[in-house]
Amino acid sequence: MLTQSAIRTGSFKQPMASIRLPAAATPQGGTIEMMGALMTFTRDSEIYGENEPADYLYKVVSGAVRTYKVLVDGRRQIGAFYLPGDTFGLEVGDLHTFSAETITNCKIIVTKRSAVVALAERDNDAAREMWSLTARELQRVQDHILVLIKSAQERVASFLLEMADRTADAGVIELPMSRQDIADYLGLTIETVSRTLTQLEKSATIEVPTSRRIVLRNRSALHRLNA
Amino acid sequence: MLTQSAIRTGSFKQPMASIRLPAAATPQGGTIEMMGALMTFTRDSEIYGENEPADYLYKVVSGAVRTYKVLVDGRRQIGAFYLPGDTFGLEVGDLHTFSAETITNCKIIVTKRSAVVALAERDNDAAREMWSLTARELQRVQDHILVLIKSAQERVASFLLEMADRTADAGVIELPMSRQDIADYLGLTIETVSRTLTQLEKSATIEVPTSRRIVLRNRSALHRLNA
DNA sequence: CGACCATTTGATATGGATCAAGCGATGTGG
DNA sequence: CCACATCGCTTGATCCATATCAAATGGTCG
Repeated sequence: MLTQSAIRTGSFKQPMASIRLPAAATPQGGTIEMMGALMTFTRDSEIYGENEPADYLYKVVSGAVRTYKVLVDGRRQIGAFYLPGDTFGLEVGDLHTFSAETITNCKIIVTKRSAVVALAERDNDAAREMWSLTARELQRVQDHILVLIKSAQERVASFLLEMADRTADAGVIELPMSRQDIADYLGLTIETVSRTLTQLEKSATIEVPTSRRIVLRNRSALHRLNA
Repeated sequence: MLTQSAIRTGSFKQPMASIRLPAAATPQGGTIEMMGALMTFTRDSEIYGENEPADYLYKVVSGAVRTYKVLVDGRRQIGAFYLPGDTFGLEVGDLHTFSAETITNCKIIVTKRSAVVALAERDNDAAREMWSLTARELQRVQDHILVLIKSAQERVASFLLEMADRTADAGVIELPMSRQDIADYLGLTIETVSRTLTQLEKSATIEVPTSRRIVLRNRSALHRLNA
């Protein structure tokens, strides 16, 4: 059961990223990011690696991020995609369990974990926020398990609905990630992802005007597939 | 991609369970269970259902428990097995995301969640314990994802190693759960689980003296499979 | 001893992986 | 500005792992 995943994919580590400003720049949002700095990352650059100390928290301002693990045999499993507004990098232990890299150019608010933890000890809101972030993460992972036991059609349908829910521009999804990323997220090959999409297009469930843009034509059909 | 899972399986809800004693009965262990009551459950009885309020925490004293979801199409996914010493039922939200039922007759310490939360607000140890339980849970789920993208051989090998690590009686595993349970945990069919086990037996990696007892003969071979 | 249920084993079907080629968009150098 | 190389994606042909269907075996409990 070898996938071509990481073999075909390139991960490019380049020092990148410039600090911008001590960000009270973004007005609304939780207390956590208040203490952070806005950083810029170029696409495909590593944010942190698996097993590195988890000293920072990250909140996506713009762009998209993937977390992943590469298994010994070269397969890559993507754990999650993070989009604007999403926070990632909060670990329950002291080390990152996944690696993280940008999919596109990104602006990300980076906050020292120690500062957040310290704040949480005094401030109930911050503590609640950390708890809720962990909750969301656990929920996401549990849902992911349910996706991984389904058929290819169901997995792709789940993925499309998930992306639609999160970006929600009236049924038009702009995908920041490649087919390979989607495949590694869903535990499929790019060929299967591609074929499934054309299949859905032929059944008038979606339209694929360009490979990175998908229009949902029949959401209920997707939900039905989603089983 | 229909599995026979829940169709073949019976879930029996019977009111069951008798309260035993306000348990300081078990001396060692975290602060949490100190406040609990020891309850007895017969095998295959429901402890709680999906979407029910998560008002209690549970710690297995003896026996084994499974948590699961039944999908709309009847497939059942087992989320985890809990063995003596394991705590379950701690949710990040207010509702249980899985159902829980006993696999065998069980003794379980049941603790009111509100009491635990209240304690955690005053006592750092209790708070740390809750956090660590959540951490372990997240870790478990993430590992499970990695298992589900592997081949049947790899999944079964992972499962055996996991069980060996947790019960650890010198390479002899006593399985409390049926093949169907294992299949639904690993996202396989009972036939595939069974065939894989006989395959491992033929390659002298394991012995299967009875269907519920498995002897590890060659752990490193399993680790190699585990990829 | 006989019925029942769990497990194993066998035969076949099939969904998705693999191998391979074609296609379209994007970018680069001449 | 165009020709060509490159890269990501799609499409096609074939293969294989696992599901499905079916039957045999074995262990348990009345």
